[in-house]
Amino acid sequence: MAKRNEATRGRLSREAIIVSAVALADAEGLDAVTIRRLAQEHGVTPMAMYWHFNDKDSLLDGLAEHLIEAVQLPEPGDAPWDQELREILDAFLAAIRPHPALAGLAMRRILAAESGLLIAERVLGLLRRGGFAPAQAAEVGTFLICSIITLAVADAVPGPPPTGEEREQALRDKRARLESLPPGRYPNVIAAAPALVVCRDEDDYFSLNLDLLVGGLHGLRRG
Amino acid sequence: MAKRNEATRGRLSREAIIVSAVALADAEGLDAVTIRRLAQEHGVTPMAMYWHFNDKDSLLDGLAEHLIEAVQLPEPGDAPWDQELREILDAFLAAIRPHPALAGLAMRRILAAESGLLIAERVLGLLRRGGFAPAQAAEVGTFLICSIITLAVADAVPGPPPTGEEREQALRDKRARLESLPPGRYPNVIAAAPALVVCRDEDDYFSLNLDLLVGGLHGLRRG
DNA sequence: ACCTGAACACCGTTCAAGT
DNA sequence: ACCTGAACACCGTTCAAGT
Repeated sequence: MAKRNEATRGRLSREAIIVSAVALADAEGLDAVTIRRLAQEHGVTPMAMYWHFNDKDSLLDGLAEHLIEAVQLPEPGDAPWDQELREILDAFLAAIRPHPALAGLAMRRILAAESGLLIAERVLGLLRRGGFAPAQAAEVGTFLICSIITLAVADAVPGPPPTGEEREQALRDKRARLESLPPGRYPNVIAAAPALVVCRDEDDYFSLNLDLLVGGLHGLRRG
Repeated sequence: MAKRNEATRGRLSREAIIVSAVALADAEGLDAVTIRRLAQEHGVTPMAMYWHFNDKDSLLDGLAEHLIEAVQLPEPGDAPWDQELREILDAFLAAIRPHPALAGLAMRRILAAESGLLIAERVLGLLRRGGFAPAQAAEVGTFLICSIITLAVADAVPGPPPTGEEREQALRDKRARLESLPPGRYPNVIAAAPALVVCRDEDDYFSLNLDLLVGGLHGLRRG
C-alpha cells in the first residue's frame, strides 16, 4: 500500500517506526500494532524491523518509553507535598490520556527508562516529604502510578475504536439492558445506569478519582 | 498429546473448557490460552471449540465470568457503610488474586453477568449510604473495582511465569540496576529500590492500598 | 550498516460435510 | 447435537544471503 517514502522520507528508523506505531494504536487499537503491518506501512519487508528492534517486546518497550517521555513534569516548587504530587499525577495522566490503547504498556515499564525514573524519583521524594518511609513510599507510589494508568486505560475499548454511530448505538443498548434489570434486586445499578455506561464528563471522572487517591494518602499510617 | 478423556471424561463442555483455560492461564499466562491449544488439551480439533463458544472473545467473557463468580460476597450486615464496603473489596481481591493473568479480563466485563451485577449493586448501595449521588457512586465505584483489579494484575508478568530460580535472578538484576543509579539524581529511587522491585509482603501491599482507597472516600465532596 | 527471500511454527475463523 | 477436514488470511521469528 504505502510506498517507501510515504511514511518516512529517507531511511527507516526506530523513531519513525515508533511514531507510526503510536498512530496505528490510536486509530485501530494495540492489536493492530503488528510487525508485519508496520513494515507494510513503511514499504519494507517485516524482517527489516528486526534490525531496529530485537523483537516485538522491545518495540512495545519503545512505545512505552515514548509515552512516558511525553510527561511534562512540573518544576519542583515550594507547594505542600500533596499539592505538588497532585500536579505530577495530573501531568502524567494528561500525557497518557490521548493514547488509551498504549497506556497499559507503561504499567510494568516505568522504571525501565530515564524519563520514568525521573517521575518515580519525584513521586517518591514527595511521599517521603509526606512522612512515608521508603518502602511504604514505594508501595503507595507504585499503586498511584498504576491507578492513573488504569484511569486512562478505562476508556479504551480493545480492538478498533468503533465509529461514532455504532458506538452510540452500543452505549444505548448497554444502558437499556441495565435499566431493564429487575428493579427489586438492582435499584442502585438502575439508578446509576447512565453514569455506569459512560461518564458524563471525563474530566470530572478523572479529577474525582484523583482527589480520592491523593486524599486517601492523608489517612494512611506512616512509618 | 492429551487423549480425549484425559482432561474431561465424556463430552466436551463449556465448563470443562473454561476450567482448563483457567489452569493454563495460571500456569503459562494469558497468551498461552489459545483456541488451538485448548482443543489439543481436550483431544479435539480446534473447530470443535466453535460449537461451545462463538469466538475467542466469548471464551474470554466466560473466563471473566468464572472469575467473578468466585467472589464470596459477605452477607449485608449493619456495619458502617465504609467497613462493609471494605469487606466487599477484600472479598473481590481475594477471589481474583490467585489468577493474576486473568484478572484484567474482569475490568470491562463486571456488568456483563449476574455475579458482577450483584457486586456492583452492593458497592453502589454502600456508596449511596455514604452520601454519594448515583452518578458519583457510579464513577467512584467503577474506579474502586478497576483499582482492585489493578492491584491483582500488578504481580502478573506477561508470558509464562519464570521458574523460581530465574525469577530470583531477574529481581536481583533489576534491584542492582536501580541501586547503581547516580545517587545525586535518584536518592529516593535508590532508597526504595528493594521495595520497588518486589514488595516485602503482598498482604501488606494490598491492605495498605485498600486503606488508601477506602480512606480516600471520606475526603470526597458528595452531591 | 541495512535490508530481502524463503521458510517455520504458530494464530483465529469459515464453511461444508460427516455422524 | 456435536465434531471433523480443508482452507484462508493472518501472526512473530530465524537464518542465510544480498548490497
